[in-house]
Amino acid sequence: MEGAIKFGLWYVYIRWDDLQVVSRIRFVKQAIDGPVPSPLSRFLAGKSMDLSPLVSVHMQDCGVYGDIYRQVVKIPYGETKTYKEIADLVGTGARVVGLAMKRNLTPILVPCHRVVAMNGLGGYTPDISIKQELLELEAQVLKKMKHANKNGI
DNA sequence: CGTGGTACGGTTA
DNA sequence: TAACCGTACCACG
Repeated sequence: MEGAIKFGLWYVYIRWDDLQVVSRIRFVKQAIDGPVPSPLSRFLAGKSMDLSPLVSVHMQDCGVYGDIYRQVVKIPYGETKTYKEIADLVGTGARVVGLAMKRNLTPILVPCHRVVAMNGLGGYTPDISIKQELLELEAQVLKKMKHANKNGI
């Protein structure tokens, strides 16, 4: 199944199967007709911090890239780690982590927007502003949640 | 095959 | 500051 949903100036295209395995997520300029899993639409609307039961195809990758992706999905909502931190966990170099992020077939689900450079944001394909928007969205949601907790909800 | 290029970071001069 | 290097992988010749 496949479809797309609007997010800012872009559409988020997603293709997945009946076992909730996602084989592709991509940022596109044009709308694409079709359904989108509700965990994704809720996430992008800031109504959920959780994308389960969706699973990325990358989770079954073997080799260094698989190790990298499995570390990246562990980064908590709203937090970031540097390329080097991930590299050290896996036992490789920061540059390899950057390349793995570039080749990530399922951004958002493997939250590569939470992986930043030591001295700045790092990169993002196709547009760095998407990375900023995703991080801002997560910061906003956390902020609202804190506010709700303070009021005893 | 070799080579050059990456969404990085550390080491040197 | 700038030039180089490691690391994993791929596109290209």
